[in-house]
Amino acid sequence: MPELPEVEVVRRGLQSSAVGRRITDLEILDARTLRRHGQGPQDFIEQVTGACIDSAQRRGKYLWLPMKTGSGEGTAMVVHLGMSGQMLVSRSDIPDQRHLRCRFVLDDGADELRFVDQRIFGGLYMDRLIAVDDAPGETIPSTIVHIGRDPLDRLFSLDEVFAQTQRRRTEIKRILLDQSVAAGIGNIYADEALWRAGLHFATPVNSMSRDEVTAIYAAAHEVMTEALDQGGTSFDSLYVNVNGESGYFARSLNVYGRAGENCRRCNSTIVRSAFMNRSSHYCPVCQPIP
DNA sequence: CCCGGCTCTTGGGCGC
DNA sequence: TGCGCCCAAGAGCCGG
Repeated sequence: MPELPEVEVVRRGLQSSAVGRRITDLEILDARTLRRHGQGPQDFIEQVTGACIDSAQRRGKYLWLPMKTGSGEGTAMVVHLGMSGQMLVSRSDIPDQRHLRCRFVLDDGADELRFVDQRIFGGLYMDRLIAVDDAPGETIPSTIVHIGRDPLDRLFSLDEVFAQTQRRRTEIKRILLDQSVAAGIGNIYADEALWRAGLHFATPVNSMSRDEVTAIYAAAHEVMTEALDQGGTSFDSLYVNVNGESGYFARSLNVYGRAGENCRRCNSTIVRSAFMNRSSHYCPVCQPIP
């Protein structure tokens, strides 16, 4: 389940293995992957064929590859991995992976960039880049301007996040997962950050002090940085880097996926309960219900 | 504007 | 052995 650390691992892989290369041909094996590309598959093919990959950028869980295309500058291929998306750079003679949705032939054809996605929650589309208000020279795809800066971004503003928590009337986990407040946090790192900060997921945000809001986002920053250092969290083969390798952070998780096991801080039994139509994992002693 | 619920999607796992 | 159901999850969308 790629969240910020996993997407950043993929971005770094693309930075070293795909940036600077030209897409000389491509094949779309499942057009559903282009759901958000409004002009259809043929338009996508026309835009991408012959384009050179200029860089690999990320905000939160969104990746994009700015490209020089025939039609003009200021466009990028936006990539969202969803639950099960993978961007793989591999030699062309390696057989197609199961669930291969799109193939980009690089340069002379010896290598390919492959988008593999079992559940088709992820997707690819072309978008125009527009200027960012708060940073001169920085651009972002037009469709994701509503996505907030993430905790690892040098311009991340805790003041703005705290202001949001003051005026919203909802629970802290909804805010953690709201990508317009702070991007990149998904279900796994939300649960892990809440455990580290000692807060229950249903804590009303407008009741939280400045210190508590600071603590929860510091915890999110900390756990995501540690996960990035371990190559991300992999439970199975669904999340891998561009070389198809898994990360090792799953063994360091304290609550996610540990229902029925003991809390590493106080030895109580970890609980799993439903919230927002998904699972939340917490320690009932370290994170008392408000 | 804000809130919260619905929807899309595949395949592994489990009960009968 | 096989069928059917549940679950995993991000984020756009829409009704209240």
